[in-house]
Amino acid sequence: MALSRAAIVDAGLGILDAYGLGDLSMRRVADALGVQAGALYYHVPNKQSLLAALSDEVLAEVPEPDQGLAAGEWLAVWADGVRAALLARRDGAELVASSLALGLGGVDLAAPPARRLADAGNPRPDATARALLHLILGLCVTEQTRAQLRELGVVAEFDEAAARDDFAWAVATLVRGAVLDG
Amino acid sequence: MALSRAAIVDAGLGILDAYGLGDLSMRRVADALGVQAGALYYHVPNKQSLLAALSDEVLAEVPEPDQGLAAGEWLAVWADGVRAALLARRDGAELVASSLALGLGGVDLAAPPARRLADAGNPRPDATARALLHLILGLCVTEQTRAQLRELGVVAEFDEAAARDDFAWAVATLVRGAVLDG
DNA sequence: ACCTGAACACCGTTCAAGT
DNA sequence: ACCTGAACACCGTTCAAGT
Repeated sequence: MALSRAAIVDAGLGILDAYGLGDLSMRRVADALGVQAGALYYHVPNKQSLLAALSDEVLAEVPEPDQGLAAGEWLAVWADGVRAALLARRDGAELVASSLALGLGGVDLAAPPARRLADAGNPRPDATARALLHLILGLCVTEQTRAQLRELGVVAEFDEAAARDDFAWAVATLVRGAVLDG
Repeated sequence: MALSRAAIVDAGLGILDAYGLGDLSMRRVADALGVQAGALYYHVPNKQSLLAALSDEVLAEVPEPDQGLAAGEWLAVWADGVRAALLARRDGAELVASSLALGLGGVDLAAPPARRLADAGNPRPDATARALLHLILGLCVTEQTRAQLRELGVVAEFDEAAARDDFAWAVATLVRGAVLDG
């Protein structure tokens, strides 16, 4: 099987799940493909763009909520979908957060909620959607990091149900401030 | 002058401003102090704890707003103060965000707004304060990253006034959803 | 066109040995 | 106690050379 961008992305996802973002190196990806590290650069310009591609892969799993839902409900369901996608992969939240900060990746995660907010009459749908996005990412990064620290036995305290509850509350608070007519 | 933890933190801040977080290495800090890299480990357990100390230094500049302000106003002023502190140092936002995700650092940034929210009758002051915090950090990380990309000429578009406006709007939206009585 | 082999310029961290 | 020197086990990226 010849090397290809798709194969590299696939191998990258495998390394991510098996070793985590901190141990995802170009050399390790190359090893998994039975190839020299330099060979990757024929298909991918650099590590950052590979990470952006992996981020896009994580975000591909985010579902679009039912159009019939009221704006507030729609946003809450969307936020839960993003959270689920981020937590589904090891270090998914951190991966997506850093790619997003750099403006890389082909997926514009804020676009769907911005559209829904505009429909609901929010006066600044783009700024509001980005606010929601940062809320989601920050909470998920912290939750995922803490969950891993507990798995490693570094820290004892981590209540998954409480984290889910905090997330729902935070989203509800922002939505309450954002959606005028419900 | 003998090596000390304080001197290492100081040198770290100098490297941060001069080279940025990505180029802040233990070896570079050691070089700036005219010392071998290994010597640092007599005063600091590892790089992560040095970064946490630098993060605390950045957060020491956050002022406590006037107690007389109404809750909504107080929170907006506090958020502006955090933003100013993060943007005052190169990569300040990213530094603080990553230390906070790992639960390192001695400063509990969410405590002051949590207290103010509790006073204002918010039913979940801790969760709400953390939501505000993640909003602030996410927006500031993105803003600071984008501003640097523009300085490097990598990307043309970055409107500082618009970023400040988006920040104020995002904070106002969350505060609107969080503060019941004003 | 695509990949290897080897190099360049780095990392964080450890540790025997010196003072 | 505190620091040096040197090592260990890595990095991302480039590039002449091969096929």
